Amino acid sequence: MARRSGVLEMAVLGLLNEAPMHGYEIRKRLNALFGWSRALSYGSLYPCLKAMLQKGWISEDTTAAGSRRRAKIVYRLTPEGEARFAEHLAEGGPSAWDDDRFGVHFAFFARTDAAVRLRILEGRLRRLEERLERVRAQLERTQERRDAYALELQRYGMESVEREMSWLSRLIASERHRSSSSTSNTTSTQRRGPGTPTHDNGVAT
Amino acid sequence: MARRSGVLEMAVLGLLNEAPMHGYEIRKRLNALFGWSRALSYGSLYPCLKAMLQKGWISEDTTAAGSRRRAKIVYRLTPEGEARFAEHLAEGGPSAWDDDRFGVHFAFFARTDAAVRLRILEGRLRRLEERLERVRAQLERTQERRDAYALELQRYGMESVEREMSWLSRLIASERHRSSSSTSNTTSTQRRGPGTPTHDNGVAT
DNA sequence: GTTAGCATGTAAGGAGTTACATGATTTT
DNA sequence: AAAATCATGTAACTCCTTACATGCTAAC
Repeated sequence: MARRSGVLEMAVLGLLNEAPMHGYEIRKRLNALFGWSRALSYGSLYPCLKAMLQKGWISEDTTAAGSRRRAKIVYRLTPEGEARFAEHLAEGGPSAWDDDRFGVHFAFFARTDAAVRLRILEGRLRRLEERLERVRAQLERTQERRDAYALELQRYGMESVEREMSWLSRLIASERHRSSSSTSNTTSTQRRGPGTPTHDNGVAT
Repeated sequence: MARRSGVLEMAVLGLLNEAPMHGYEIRKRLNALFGWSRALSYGSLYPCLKAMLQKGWISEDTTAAGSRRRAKIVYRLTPEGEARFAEHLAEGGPSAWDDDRFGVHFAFFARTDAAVRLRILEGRLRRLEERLERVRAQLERTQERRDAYALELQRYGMESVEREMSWLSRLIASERHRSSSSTSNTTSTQRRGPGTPTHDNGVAT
C-alpha cells in the first residue's frame, strides 16, 4: 500500500502538458530541468511511458512515415492525463514538500495556483527547519567522538540544509510581495510565470 | 553484472572498524553521519548485515544473558572484513568520486592515506566541473523556452554544484598545505585526523 | 502502568539502473 | 565512410522502502 512517488510520471505529465513530444526528447528535457546526477535511463523512461499508456493518461501517435521505417512515436496527453496533472498541481499537502516530490511540484509552479505555491514553499521550509533542529541537537551531543572529516561532512550537510532554507525564504518573500502588489491573483492558474522570482532581496538566514 | 554500490556495506564496515556495535546503534550512527533525508530503515540494515555475515566480513556475538532473553547481537569485523575495508580505503579511482560513493569515502578520510584523499578530492572536483560545464551550456541554449520557476530550479541546481566545488577547493587547499608543512605524510594511515580541516581561507569560486 | 526508546527481524514490492539489442539520420 | 546523435526498446537485477510483527527496558 506504499503509494510512493510516481515522480517520473508527474514530470512526464508536466512536460506533455506543454507540448506533445517523443520519448527521446522527454528524457533530454527532464535531465535538463532536474539536473539529476545520473541522467535518466531509457530503461526507466520507456517502461514508465508504457504504464502511462495503459492507465490511459497518454496516447501515442506513431509517425508511420513510409511503411518500412522504424516507428517514431509522439506522445500526447489524453483528457484523463490532463485531469491527473491538474490534480497534481492542486496537491498542496505534506506529500508536496517531501524530499522526493518537492522538485516535481516546484518545476511546474508557473502553472500552479499562487496559494498552493506558497503553501508548498512554507511546508518545505518547515520540514527543513525540523530536520536542521534534529541534526544540530544530535551533532552537539556526539561531537567529541567524531574525527575532523566526519565532523566536516556533517557540517557541510547542515550548511546545505541551511542554504536551501534561505533559498526558500527568499522565494516565499518574493511570492508574498507579488501577491500583495497585484490585486487578487489566487485563482489564476493560467497567469504566465511572473517576471523572474526577484531573488535580489536576500533574506539570508 | 552491475557491481553497483555496496555503499551501505562499506559504511557498516567503517563503523565496525572503529568498534563492535549492534544493529540499532549502527543505524543511529549512520543516520547521524550521513544525514540522509530519510533515515535508513531496518528493512535495509538487517538484510545487509545478514549478507555481510554470509560473506564472512562480520561475526555476531549474541549476548545470551539469562537464557530466555531476546537476543542482543553485537557485530564485529572479521579479518576478512578488515581486509575488505582496507581495500575500500585504498580505492582512489573514478568510482570513489562517483555521486553515490564519494560520501562513504569522505566519511572515513581520517583512516585514509593522504595521497588517496587528495586524489579523490581532485577527482570529485573534476567530475563536478564537467557536470557544471554541460549544464551551463545546456542552460544557455534553452533559456528562453523555460518559465521563471523552471529557470530558478536549474539556477539553484547549478549554484549547488558550484558550492560543492568551492567546498572541495578549500579542502584540497588545506590538504596540500598540511602535506607540505609536515615532512612526509604519505604512508601514515594511522595518523589521527588533523586539527580541523582549516576552512577559514575561503577559495570562493 | 503506560509511553518512549531500545532492539530485531520478514515479506512484498517500488523505482530505478545496467547491459543488451536494434536501427535511422545528421554531421564531419 | 565514419562518428555522433537521434530513436526505441527489453531482461535481469539491485537497493531500498513500507508495512508488518515481536518483545524488552527505562523513565515519568
